[in-house]
Formats: sequence, C-alpha cells, structure tokens
Amino acid sequence: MELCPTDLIAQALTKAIVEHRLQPGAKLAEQKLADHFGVSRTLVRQALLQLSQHQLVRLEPARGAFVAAPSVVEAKQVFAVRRMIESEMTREFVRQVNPAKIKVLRAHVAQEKLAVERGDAGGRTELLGDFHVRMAELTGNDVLAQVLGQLISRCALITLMYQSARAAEHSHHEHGQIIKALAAKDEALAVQLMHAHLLHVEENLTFDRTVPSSDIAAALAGF
Amino acid sequence: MELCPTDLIAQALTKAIVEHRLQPGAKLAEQKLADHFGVSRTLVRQALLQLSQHQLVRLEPARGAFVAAPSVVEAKQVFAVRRMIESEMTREFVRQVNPAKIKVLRAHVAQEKLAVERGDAGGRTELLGDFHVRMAELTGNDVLAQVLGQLISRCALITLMYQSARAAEHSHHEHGQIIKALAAKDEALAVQLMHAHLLHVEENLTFDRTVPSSDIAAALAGF
DNA sequence: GTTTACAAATGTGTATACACTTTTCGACGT
DNA sequence: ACGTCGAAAAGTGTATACACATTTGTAAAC
Repeated sequence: MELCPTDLIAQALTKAIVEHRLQPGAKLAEQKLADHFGVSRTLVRQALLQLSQHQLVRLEPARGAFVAAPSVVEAKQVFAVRRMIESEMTREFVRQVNPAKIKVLRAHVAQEKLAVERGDAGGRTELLGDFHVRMAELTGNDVLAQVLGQLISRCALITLMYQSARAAEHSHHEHGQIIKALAAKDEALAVQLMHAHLLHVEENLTFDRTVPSSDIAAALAGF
Repeated sequence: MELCPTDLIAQALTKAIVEHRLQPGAKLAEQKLADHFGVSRTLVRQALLQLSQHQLVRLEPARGAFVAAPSVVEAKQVFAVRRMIESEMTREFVRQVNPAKIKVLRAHVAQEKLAVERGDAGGRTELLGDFHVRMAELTGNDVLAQVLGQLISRCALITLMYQSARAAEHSHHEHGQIIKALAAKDEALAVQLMHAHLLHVEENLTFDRTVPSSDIAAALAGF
C-alpha cells in the first residue's frame, strides 16, 4: 500500500525513534539524513513532514526538525483517549469473538513472551503495543486500527522513556488475562481488565524520573 | 501554531474539499494548484501529502492526487469509531461539567441554528461537526480533540455527500437535547443521547443515492 | 575578562530543472 | 471504420540551486 521511497524513509525514522536509537530532542538535520539514506533533502523533508503529523518529530520554523519529547501531561492525555477507545473496542470484540481470533491473540502473546524474556526493550515495546492494534484489526474496523495505531506509536516514545522491564512483564501477563476473558465472552470482565491494564501501564510510568531534556527552559526551571 | 505557507495551502484545500467546491474524485494537478496559489509545485506537493494523511485526498503513484471519495464501508467504520470515542467522552464531560462549559456549548448551538436556517450547507456541516470538537476541547484533553477533529473532518466529506437539510436540522436539535442532559449531569441520559445521535446521523446518510463517481470500475459495476 | 558587533558557516525554505511515466492524439495498417 | 502502434504532450518524482534565516565563532571595544 505504501512503498514509495518517502514512506520507506519515514518508516526507518519511525523505527529509529520508537526504538530509542534517536534520543528525544535530538536534532534531525536534513542533509545528514539525506546523505545517510543516499537521497536528496526533498525526500527527507517529506518524511519529516509525515512524522511531524504523527507527533513523532517537532518541526520548528527555520530551525529544523527534532525528535519529539512528549510531556507528561500529553502522555496522560494519550492514555486517557486510549482508555476511551479500547474499553469500547473490547466490548465490540467480545460481541464478535470466535476461536480463530483468540488463536491470533494467543500467538501474539507468545511472541511477547519471547521479547520480554530476551530483555529486548525495543522489541517488547513494539509487541506490547501491537497487541492492541491486533485486537483492533480483528474487529474488522480498519479506521479503528489506524487511529489506535497512531496513538500507540505516539506513546511508544513515552513508554520507552519511562517503562521498566518489570512493568513490561506485568503488561504481558495482563494481556493473557484479557484474552481469557475474551475467550469466555465475559464482556464486563474483559472491559474491566482492559481498563485496569491501561491504567496500570500509565501508573507504572515513572514520570518523576529525570529525563534528559533538550528544552532548556524546562531543564533549568528553578535555577 | 501553524501558519507556514504549506499549512495555509493545506487549509485552503481542506476547506474547498469539505465545502464540496471540489468534487470527490476530482484530479488535483500540482501545476494548476501551484499557479492558482502563486507558489511552486514544492509547496503544493507538501500540502497534498498532508491531506493524504488526513484521508482527504488519494495519492496514486505517478498518476497524481485526487479528492477522496470515501466508501460506504469506510463511512460506517468512521462512525463506529466516533461512537466509541464520544460515548466515553460524554461520560467524562458530565464528570467535570460546569455552567461556563454549558454556556460555550449553548453559544455554539445558537450559531448552528443560524447556519441551518440560512440553508448554508457548507457552514452547517462544519458547525455541526465542530460541536463535537468543542466538547472534546472542553474536557481539556487536547489529544482527544485532535483525534476527534481528524475523524470529523474525514467524514465531513461523507456527510456533505449524503446528508439532507432535514437531517441537518435534526442533528442540530439533538445537540440541544444533549446539552440539556449534560447540564443536568445526567450521565446515563447524556451518553444514551450522544450514542443515539451518532447512530441517527449515520442512518440518515442516504447511502443508496447514486453519487457521481470518478472511479469507472465502481460507477459501471453491474453493466 | 566580559560583552557586543559582525562575518563566516551551517541549515532551512522555496523555486527550478530534469528524468521518467502516464496520457493523449494522430497516423498507419488491417 | 476500427484497432493498434508510436510520437508528442502533460504530469509526476527526485535532485539541485539559490535566497534567506539562524547559529557559531572571532575580533574589537569597553
């Protein structure tokens, strides 16, 4: 569906940002990226424009592009929206659940297990997020999957900034419980578990941890 | 926040598309647009790229940009997602409702009334959609407002393609009822009304009406 | 030694140029 | 007359060029 050079670059950058190979706040100089990818600035610019729409990079006029560093309040808002969407999504999922769909989710969780045990922070964050997108896809609503996908990639940054290994394992475990409730067609339980799960993820983000910030004003507040 | 030339062009195009001054399926030739706006193709391309992300234009490789013509199934999916989000949003709104917020909504509905009475199809569609965005903004969740805004601009196209004047007035009336429930802090009623409202909007779209299509295959299906 | 002014360097913003693909249109052959 | 082939036209995809803004570094002034 999308395989033109621009999207390839955007994808590569997204991966690099979400996997934390590019620090939040890092400058993304167009020429440097162009050289690296072996293309002209034109394509890099287009890719950066896309990523800015996805809130993964901040574009400052005449100053350039920087890896986004979502604020705590923004993170909380993203999670609030996710709870709204995913509670209802879970309800819908239960209505149309069948063995094949449960099987897909179980297979996914098996992969999560591997990444968590391997200690692969990038991989596990991606997989833990993908669980929710997978659910959305299984409801058959492409728009839902797309919207949720954007929200999740947007807070992949946040999660990676703040989430501990223990929290990741906890998430993985909760996914298993959610599947059980889905398989049992227990709507109330499934919705409750999903809601609690998202709350846990948000709560476990150690927002007080000092994060290397590129925002001078914020970094030096109080000095 | 966004006032660079590219965004200005994107905004102008969005308005033209949403106000139906550009027919769904219409070709958007880059040079023509560039001449019209008095800029180079570079800026037009960037704007078109943005609009394609918002699903307002379709980009076909090496063939160009076309005004999007959302399918019926896509429309239904958008509405399904809106119901998920806005049910929960209504719940949240009731929790933090106060007289000032109610006043804002009442003022908005007053404007809707004018547009509906004036028979201004473009204006009323925009205002009827903005009611929901206004609610999102009033909850204080910027991310929610942004996500919902995208969904609504995405189906503004649909609404304008299919919605009748009578349906518009009906929507306007339902907004009033929703506000009453919100003001009374009656969560259950407000949620129920919002849910029903979105169902009504979707149901009232006359999906069977033949729409001028530029998609030859679809237009000639069955011949 | 610190601050200010200014110039070089770096980098972004937009326009233009060129290669290549798709479309259009006319001529040729059947 | 109809269909096919081919060349011209139009349009997209990418690279490059250039104007302008920002940043950096240096030198002069206090």
